[in-house]
Amino acid sequence: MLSLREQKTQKKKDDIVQSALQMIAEKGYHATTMEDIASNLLMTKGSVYYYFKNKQDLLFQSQKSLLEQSIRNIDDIMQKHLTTAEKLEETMAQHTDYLITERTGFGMGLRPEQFFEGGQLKDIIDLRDTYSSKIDSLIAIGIEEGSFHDVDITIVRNIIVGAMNYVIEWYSPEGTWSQATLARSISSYLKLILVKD
Amino acid sequence: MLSLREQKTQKKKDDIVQSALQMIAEKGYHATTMEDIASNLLMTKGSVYYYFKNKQDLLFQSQKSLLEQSIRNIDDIMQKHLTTAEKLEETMAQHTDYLITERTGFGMGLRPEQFFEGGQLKDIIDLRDTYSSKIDSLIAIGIEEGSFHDVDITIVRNIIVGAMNYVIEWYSPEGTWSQATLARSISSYLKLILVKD
Amino acid sequence: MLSLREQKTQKKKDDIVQSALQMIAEKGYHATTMEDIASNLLMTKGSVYYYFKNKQDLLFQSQKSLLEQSIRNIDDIMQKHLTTAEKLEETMAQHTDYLITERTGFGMGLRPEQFFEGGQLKDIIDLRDTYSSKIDSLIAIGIEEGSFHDVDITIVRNIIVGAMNYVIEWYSPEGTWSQATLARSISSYLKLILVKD
Amino acid sequence: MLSLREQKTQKKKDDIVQSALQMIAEKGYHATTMEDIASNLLMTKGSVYYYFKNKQDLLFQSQKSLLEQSIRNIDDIMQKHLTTAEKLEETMAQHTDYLITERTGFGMGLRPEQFFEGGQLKDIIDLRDTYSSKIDSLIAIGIEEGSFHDVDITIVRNIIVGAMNYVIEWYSPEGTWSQATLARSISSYLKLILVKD
DNA sequence: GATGAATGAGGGTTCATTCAT
DNA sequence: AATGAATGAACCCTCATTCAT
Repeated sequence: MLSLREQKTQKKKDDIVQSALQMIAEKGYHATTMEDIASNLLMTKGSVYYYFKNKQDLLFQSQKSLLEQSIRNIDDIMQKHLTTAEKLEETMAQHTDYLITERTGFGMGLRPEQFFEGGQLKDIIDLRDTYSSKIDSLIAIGIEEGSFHDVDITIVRNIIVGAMNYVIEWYSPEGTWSQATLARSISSYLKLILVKD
Repeated sequence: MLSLREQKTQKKKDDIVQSALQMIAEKGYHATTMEDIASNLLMTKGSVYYYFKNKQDLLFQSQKSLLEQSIRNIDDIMQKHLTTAEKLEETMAQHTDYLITERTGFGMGLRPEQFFEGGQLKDIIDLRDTYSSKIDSLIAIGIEEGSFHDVDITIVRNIIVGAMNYVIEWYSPEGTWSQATLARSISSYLKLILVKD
Repeated sequence: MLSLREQKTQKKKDDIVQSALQMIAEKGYHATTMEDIASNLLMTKGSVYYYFKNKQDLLFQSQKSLLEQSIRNIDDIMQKHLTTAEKLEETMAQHTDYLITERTGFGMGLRPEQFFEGGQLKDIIDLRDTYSSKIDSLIAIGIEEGSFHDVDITIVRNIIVGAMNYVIEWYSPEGTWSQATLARSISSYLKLILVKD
Repeated sequence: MLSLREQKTQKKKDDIVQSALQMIAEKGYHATTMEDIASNLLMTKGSVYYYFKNKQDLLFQSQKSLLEQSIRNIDDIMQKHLTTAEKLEETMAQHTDYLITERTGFGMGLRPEQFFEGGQLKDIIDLRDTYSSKIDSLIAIGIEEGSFHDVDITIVRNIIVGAMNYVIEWYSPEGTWSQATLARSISSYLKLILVKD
């Protein structure tokens, strides 16, 4: 149980992570300066260094936070009483929805080797793999049950992830579809690759 | 008809564009320095500026070249005597193959607003739109013929483009599949969204 | 009323402006590097950019500061109880003295169109005009009083300004005259163009 | 007597010198590139290097040419049958006229130490001194004759030179005065410093 | 905890200069 | 004689990072 001070510190860290995620989504990692991240929160960049060792560290925490949230999302869905096909659809819809809301495609869309190395790279890749394997096992179950076609799991999973991540490149709030409708729509099309009638 | 000297100049420009595309695919735009691009071709930074006004201009030319090639590719396919479904599959396979070969997902994968403005942005968006509309019309024909399901064209096109672009994030030459097999495989799965049995 | 910190900041800015003025007077604008200006004050280049947006901005502030000081000088003289001829002589002497002390002929001696554009150019030209018109009105008063010859004001003013600005090109501290004597001497000769016996 | 080829070479050199003078007058020395000077003559910068060792050399030749012309001008005037006062006025008018026509204040207006060193500096200073001493001796003769006031020659000469050089800073072809009228006007005012009624 | 200030490494860009053709 | 091409040094500027207060 955290003390009040620790809670405040944690809150501040979360805010900075959110700010970083947001700016990076808008401008890209290298074009985002510590100044951008800080002034977005009305603080000075000096302060950010009180909470994070350096920009790299902040990037790492942000990325990690994003992946962990995605994993929690999928875990929640797995708990529900749904058919495998429904679980898959729900997973895709939620992921899409999450990306649009956070307006960050940073999560899975970029090659971690470009940004991380050593232990950090390993951690990120592990989290990605954890996430991927949860989707994979969903697909595997569907195949085993006979409700899914007998596809190559890796390829199909990457098709799904690619299509979902791409949504932030073209979705516009001013467009035809609401966020939820779009998320639903995309996942229903992707389902066609897998699910038998 | 170009003189010998003009041909050499053109060749050099093309080389630099290729080098830029390659480095940007590997490290991202901002992390790629003019020095990187030049030394990759055993030239000096200064020489690159003989051929391109600045980094922005080089980026623009690179992007443009990539999109124009993609458009030529799809135009070629349209000429062939194939069913609509076959044309679509061919388009997808070729695009995937092209991305893997060039090792650049830069083509359609990034938001042009992050990198371009003014006339350049307009040019790039126009080229993207041209490319998109060619896929769209392929889908529209399929629907009209009755060989494709009656889908929302924009959404399905973006699913397809997203899935294809994502391939360079995860494809590894050392992996299970050959480049051609993979391209074929992805497009055959994506086809399921559209094509009736 | 400025806080202590603000005062320090202002002092630093003033120091940098002085340093810039001095280096530019010695070497010319283009030959003066930000490094020169900074190391002259035992700071690093980077620090200068904390106080000024860029070299152009620093140049502009410097020029402005110089002109504003000149205008203040002439205003002070106008307040004094002197004859018009004495005021003119005092103005010329003070201007000459100021130029020699600051060792910068940059003030009025260069064409602003070479260095400024847009709003900056307008500001500088306005300040120049303000300064010029103050000399002009001094001459006009003398003419009206009948103590000055009926000359073309613009031409005579430019002769005076030109002669005064030129002094920094040839004055040498090691020479025959003291700074004050020279300033006095030049202005007494120039007076001959205007003042009746 | 020069061969045809040598004449052509000399002509080309003169053209380049003129071009350099013109560009430098417009933009200043450092802001003028070899490219500017060359393209102004529809040649490439490589060619300029065929005629001049380097930019410094070109600057030196240009400056020298300007000063030599000024000296020739004053020598011509000395030959004429005119009073000393008329010779002085003619000298001033011609110098002013020359500066406006060539649109270069570079001649005497800048400190040679900023641009030259060693033998070049010595040559330029010698030429300047030659020019100055010719004006000085004109003034000295006037004083001796009794037609000029007994002034400090150096100071008055510098006043005159300063006022004349400054004209290119403010003269505008679109203005009230024609070039010749202005030259005449300035010199008649300056005469007042020296000439007795 | 926060911040104003300073720093230095690194990257984009310009341009005088050289050289092969 | 002329030029296209290449080079590298120098310069402006940005920004992650540090630190005293």
